[in-house]
Amino acid sequence: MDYKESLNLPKTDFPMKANLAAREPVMLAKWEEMKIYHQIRAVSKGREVYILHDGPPYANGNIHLGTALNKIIKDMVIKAKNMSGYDSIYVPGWDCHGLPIEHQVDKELGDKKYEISQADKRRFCRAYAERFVDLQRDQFKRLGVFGEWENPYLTMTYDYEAVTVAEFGKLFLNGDVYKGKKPVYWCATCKTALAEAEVEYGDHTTPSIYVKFAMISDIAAVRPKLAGEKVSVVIWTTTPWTIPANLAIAFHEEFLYVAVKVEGEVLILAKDLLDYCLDAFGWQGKPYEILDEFPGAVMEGMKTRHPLIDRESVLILAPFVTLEAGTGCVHIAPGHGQEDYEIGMKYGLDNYAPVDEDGCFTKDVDDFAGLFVFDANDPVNNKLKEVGALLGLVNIKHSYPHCWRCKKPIIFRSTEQWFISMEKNSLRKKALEAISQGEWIPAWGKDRIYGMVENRPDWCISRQRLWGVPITMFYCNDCQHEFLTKEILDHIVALVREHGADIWFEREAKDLLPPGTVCPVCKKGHEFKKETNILDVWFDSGVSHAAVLETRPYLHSPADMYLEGSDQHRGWFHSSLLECVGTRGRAPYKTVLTHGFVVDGEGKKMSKSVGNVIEPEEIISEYGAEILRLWVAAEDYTDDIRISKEILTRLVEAYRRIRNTSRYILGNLSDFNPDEDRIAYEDMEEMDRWVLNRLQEIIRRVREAYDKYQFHMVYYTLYNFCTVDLSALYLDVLKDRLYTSKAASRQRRSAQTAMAIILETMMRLLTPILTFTAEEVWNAMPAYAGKPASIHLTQFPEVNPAYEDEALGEKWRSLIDVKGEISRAIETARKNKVIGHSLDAAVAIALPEKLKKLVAGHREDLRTLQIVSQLDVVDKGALAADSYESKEIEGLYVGVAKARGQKCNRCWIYSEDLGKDPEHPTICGRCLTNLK
RNA sequence: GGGCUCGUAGCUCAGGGGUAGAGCACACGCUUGAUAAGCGUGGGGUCGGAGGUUCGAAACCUCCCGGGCCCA
Repeated sequence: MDYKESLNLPKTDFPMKANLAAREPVMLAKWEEMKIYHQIRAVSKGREVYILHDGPPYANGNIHLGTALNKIIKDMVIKAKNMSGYDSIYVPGWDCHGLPIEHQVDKELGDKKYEISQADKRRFCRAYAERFVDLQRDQFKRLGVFGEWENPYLTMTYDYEAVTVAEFGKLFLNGDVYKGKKPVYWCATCKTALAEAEVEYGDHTTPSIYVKFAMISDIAAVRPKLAGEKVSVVIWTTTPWTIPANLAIAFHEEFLYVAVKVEGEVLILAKDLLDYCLDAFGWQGKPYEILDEFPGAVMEGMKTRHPLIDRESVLILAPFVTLEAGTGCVHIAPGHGQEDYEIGMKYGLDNYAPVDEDGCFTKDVDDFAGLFVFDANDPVNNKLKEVGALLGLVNIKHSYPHCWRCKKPIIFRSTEQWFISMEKNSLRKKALEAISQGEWIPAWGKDRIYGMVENRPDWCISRQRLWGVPITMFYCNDCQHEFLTKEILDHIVALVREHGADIWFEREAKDLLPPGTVCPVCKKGHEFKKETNILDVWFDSGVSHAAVLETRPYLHSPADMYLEGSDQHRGWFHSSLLECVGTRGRAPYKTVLTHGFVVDGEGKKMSKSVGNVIEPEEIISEYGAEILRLWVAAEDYTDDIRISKEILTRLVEAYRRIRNTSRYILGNLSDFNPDEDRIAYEDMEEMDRWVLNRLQEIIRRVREAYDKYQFHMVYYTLYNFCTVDLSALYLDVLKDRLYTSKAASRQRRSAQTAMAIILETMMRLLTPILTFTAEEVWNAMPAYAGKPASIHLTQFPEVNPAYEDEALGEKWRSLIDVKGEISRAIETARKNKVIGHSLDAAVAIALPEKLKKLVAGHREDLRTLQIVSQLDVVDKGALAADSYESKEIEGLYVGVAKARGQKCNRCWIYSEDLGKDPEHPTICGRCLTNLK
């Protein structure tokens, strides 16, 4: 007779196969329809508000794994905060201005770009950005990220642009902003400044020259050995035309320099480069004498004479001096090089660049005025030769920047730019204080940004571009002075709020100023020009705290958290901090959390050329967004985050385990009505109380992990609970009770009560991670009075003190340890073909003294735990000589034999009371009772 | 080249001056009631390398190698 029908086997429609790629969009549509994000906000109303302020991704291209990672981490934080009792709000944003979009639009326009107006081009840029906002929005939503997607913030909306203008004005009126000079890439052919991205490197041949600068200072005062000598410092450069702009010579503080006497004249250069230089001068074989040797540090502050111009060139120290080529004494022209400029700032040198926008020397340079700089190399060299300052010359080919448009070599040229001063109003000092006061996760983020702010130069906020927010500054045609007043600012801000920043490009200066404006500087000018530069896009996003957090009444500033990749220590964390400290005297955030970068399976960065790039789309269409979310959760994001086929395979398997365990519990709850069938804790089986105690430990650990944003701890804790405690132990052991007891028996209801609690607890704790699956399980779980329509409308479970029983936990821990040892013995018996299934076995154990009392009270529990038919406690002497001796538990011996009696045809347990009922000759007494 | 940072089993992660851990993967078994499932047992690591401090180092220090981000 087949007794299978008499068993309570699991029954469920919940599919084993997730089919996530197909099922997720259905779930998303349902959430969209029920307006899940707004329902969450509604149930959260009145709770403490938590703001994770979104750092705006750039509205260009598809999302990649890095952006997906960032959005998923944010979503987990927001969902976890919500379920931890906050009203957690998410307003996504996009960064819409800037060069990359302008470039793309130029490309799409082709030759038409030269014909259309500035205003029209800006319209194209706007449309382009809108297109990608829409695209990326869909891609982000597909990840299961909840937020105010229908009302995001865009840095190009009129109200946002108005705030950007207002914030710039605030800084200017505070005196933080000044106009200064800075070398930029300059194309003399196109007569324009170029951005980093517009520069291409290619080979270029130039003369490389060695030039003498005679000492003015009395070097003998510090190096007595050089008394009475005629001493010169030798520099090397590959851009002779910058010699007229030379203002200094840089030494390295620690390198050793020599004073070498050749033909009655003393030259100073780096010791390690001496032979190399003598060759370069064509002096092979000439006799020389080293008079002195000293570190570069001793030269600081001394002066030399410029060989061509009646001017001093001061000796300074710079860390970027190398011994790879040249003389170890570096020609410094602060107006023509980035490093030169920065070190020049440090030494208070003038930012001298006597070159006009056509690339020709100004009349400031007597001998070469009007000459195009690249045509000036030879004249400069000839002149140097004439005055006897040229020691060597050779043409060399080297990598040099070229204009992306006209392909001609470009120059560095100092031009007028707008800056935010780090010092004028102590911005640096205040920013450093704000950094110290913030919370940085991981903690080293603080050191990182601190070091950057400590050393950074003034913030150059001007760009010679079109697609952005204008620097709203006016110039008086009479006195040439720039000006901006509070009244004018308010007027402009109002115009921008109404018409967008486009208005700056559409109207003349006079139509942008309040009627009747007179120059506030000279008090008489009434004709004006407007500034043509726009703001650095980092300024745009840097004001989001003002444009978003302070303008939407349901948000607040400072934000509770900013959360971005660790590159943003120099990016958005940095610009937002400076802007906010400059205008409000504090940081725009309380906590800054950073994550690492996505790298491949070998830990290498992803790049198109290497071909190791994985797109989020590939993973979503093959495995589903849920697997991507699980990946984010499983990895420790404070470091780099690896992804590979193997990692994904492991995650898919882990997902299946969680899903299948859930499915199994659902199957066993098919006839369970929580409202009616629930068993009181006191009436529950001891093992069920044990698992509830264990569950409380899990809740505690998981919630602590969420509080620390350690999602991988959440994941591992729950996953291990799922496999180790549930699947391999609790659920396996439970089978006999669930299947063979009477359906409505206390014993079975007890197990079902525990399982229902476990499943709901696990799913709630997993909701921020497995956003889709938790909901799917939730829908399949037995209904009860007051069950919310979505798991996302619930809170995390609290640790329930009524379920905690530490003593019980310890007792069962010991029993489980014993089980582990018995299993080893059973395995040996299985190998020896004594048994197959564990229920075939009868186990006899001899115990150490300390376990005797415990096992005596739980002999049947231990048999159940072991899933064997018989378990007897005996004296060691009663066991066979070759019985298993435990190494883990001293004094524990295990004997395994074939179980006594016959196998019950229903419960499969061997016993000696089969056949009591002639109608059921093949089943045991217990089953007989349960059948009736 | 500089600043910050990471390196524990094939993979993902714990641990943290006192006998190297988990899960998965792998191997070998079991399994008519979770079956494109479930269970058991087992093998596997000079904790990136080399020095040093210490009675004792995977952990603390120094250097080196490799990776990442940001600068130059």
